[in-house]
Amino acid sequence: MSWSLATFNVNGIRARLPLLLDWLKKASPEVACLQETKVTDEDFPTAALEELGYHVYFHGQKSFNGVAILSKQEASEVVSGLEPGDGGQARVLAVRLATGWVVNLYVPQGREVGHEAWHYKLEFLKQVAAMLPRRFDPQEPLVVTGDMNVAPTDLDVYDPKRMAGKVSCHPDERAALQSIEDWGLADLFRQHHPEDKQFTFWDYRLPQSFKRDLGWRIDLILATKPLSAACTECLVDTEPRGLPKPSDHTPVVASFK
Amino acid sequence: MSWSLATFNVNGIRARLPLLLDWLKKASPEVACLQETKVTDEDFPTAALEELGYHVYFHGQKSFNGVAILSKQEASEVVSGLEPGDGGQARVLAVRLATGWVVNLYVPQGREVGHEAWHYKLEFLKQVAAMLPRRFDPQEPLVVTGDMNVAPTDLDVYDPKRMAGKVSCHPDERAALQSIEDWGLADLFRQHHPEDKQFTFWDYRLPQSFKRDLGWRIDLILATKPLSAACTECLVDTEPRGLPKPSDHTPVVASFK
DNA sequence: GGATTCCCTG
DNA sequence: CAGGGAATCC
Repeated sequence: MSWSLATFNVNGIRARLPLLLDWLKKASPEVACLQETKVTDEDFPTAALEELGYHVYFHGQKSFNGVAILSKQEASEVVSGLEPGDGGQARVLAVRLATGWVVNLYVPQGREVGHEAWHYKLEFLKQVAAMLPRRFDPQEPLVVTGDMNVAPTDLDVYDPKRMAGKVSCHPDERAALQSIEDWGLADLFRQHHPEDKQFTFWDYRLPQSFKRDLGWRIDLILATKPLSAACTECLVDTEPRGLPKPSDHTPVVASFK
Repeated sequence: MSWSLATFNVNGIRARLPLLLDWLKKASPEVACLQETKVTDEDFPTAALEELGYHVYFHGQKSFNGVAILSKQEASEVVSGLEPGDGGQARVLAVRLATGWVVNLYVPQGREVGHEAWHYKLEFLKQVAAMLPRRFDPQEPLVVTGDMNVAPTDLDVYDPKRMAGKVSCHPDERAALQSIEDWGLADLFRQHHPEDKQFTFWDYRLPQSFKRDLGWRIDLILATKPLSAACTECLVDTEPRGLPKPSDHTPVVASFK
C-alpha cells in the first residue's frame, strides 16, 4: 500500500483555509503536517478538515507559531512540545501512526544572526537533536518534517553569495540541522533530486519573489532508513504559491511504497 | 429617455468593491450615490468605476464617513460639504446633472438618544433643512438621497415597540426629517409602496438579522415634484445583502421616465 | 459582525 | 506583503 506525506507552512490556517481545503482535495496526502497555524486550539477549524476524512491533531497558541497534523489514519499516540524549555511556544507536534512516527517542527526563524531569537533558534535545533535519540529509534520508520528555517546548502537559496552567513544560511544553523540528520535521517527531496535548485518558500516582501523564483528550500521531509528506502519520490508542489491569497510557502510531498 | 438613480451605503468601498462592481454591471443605474466609503480621496478606487462608464465624484476622509456619486453623465457642478460646521466630516456631496441636482447625504447615526453624537445628528438634519431652501428650488428637479439614519415611521422598523423613542426612531429625529421633506420632497419608495414593510438595513450585530428580516428602512430617495411626478417605480434591491461579504445596507433604486 | 487603522511579526 | 490582534465605530 502506497501513501504520501506532505509538509506545508500555511501562514495562518484560518486565512488559508479555502486554499488548503482545495489543495487537500486534489493532492489527498495520507498525512499533512502544517506549520504557522496561528490559531488557538479553541479556534482550530477542525470540522472542515474532518469532513475531508482526516483525523486532526493540533498544538496552537494565540498569534504566532502553531503546528498541526492531519492524518487519514488515527494516531495511537500524540505528543505536543519539546519539553522542557521550548519556551511555551507551539512549535512541535508528534504523532504515532501505523506507518511510523511523524514529528512536525516549526523551527524559529531567528530574525538576525546574533539576535536573541537566533540564539533561541540554535538552542531549539540542539534540543531537537537531543530529543530524537531520547524518544525514538533510527532503525524504526520515522519522519521529521516541517519548516526548518534553514536552507541546508547553497543549492537551497536563490543567491548564496548575498545570503552567505545570513540567517537560515549561517554555518552554525546548517551544522545544527546536519547534526539532526546525522542521527539517521535523509533529506528526501535531495535524495531524489541531488542537483535541483527547487525552493519551497518565497518571501512576500521581495517584490515578485515567486515569479522571479527568488526563494529558499527550508521546508524539509527527513526520514529514517526504513522510510527513505521506501520513498519513491519527493516533490515540491509549486501550484498553491501561484494562486490568489497564497501562503509564502508551498507544500512538499513525499511518496512511499 | 428613462433613467434610474440608486443609493447604497457600501460600508467601506474598498472592502465592497467586487460586490459593488458586480451590482453596478447588473443594475446599471444612471446615477449611484454611495455612503460610508471610508476612504480618503487619495485612495478612492476611481479607475474600476470609470471602466464601467461612470464619472466619479467623491468626498472622503480617513476611517469614517465618506460619500461618492457615480454618474454616467458628467456633472456641471460639484459641491462638497454642508458648510459651515459639518464638523469637517465627509457626509455631504451634491452634483448638478442634466437631470437635475443630486444631493447625497450620510446622516450621523447618533449612537444613543441624548448622546453628544445624537445632538450632532439633530443639528446636522437641521442644517440640511436650512441648506435646501438656501441653495435650491423645490420647483426644480432635485433628489436628496442617502443614508438618513432615521426610519420615517413605525412601518419602517421591524419592531416599532422595541424601538420606540430609540435612536433612528426618536420623535425629534423624525420631526427633523419631516421638516426636510416639508420643503417639498416626496419619499419615492413610500409614494409607490404606501403599505410595504420593506427594509434597507439589517444590523450585522443582530444574529441572522437579514434572514429573519429584522431591519430598518433608513436609506431614502427623496425628490422634488418634477421628479416625484416622473418617478415610475422605487424598489429595494435585496439581493446584494444576501451575497457573501455584504454591506449591512442594500441598494434602493428609483426609476424615472 | 464587520470595516478601519495601527502595531508586531515574518 | 501578508497574518493576527486590539481598539474604535456603526
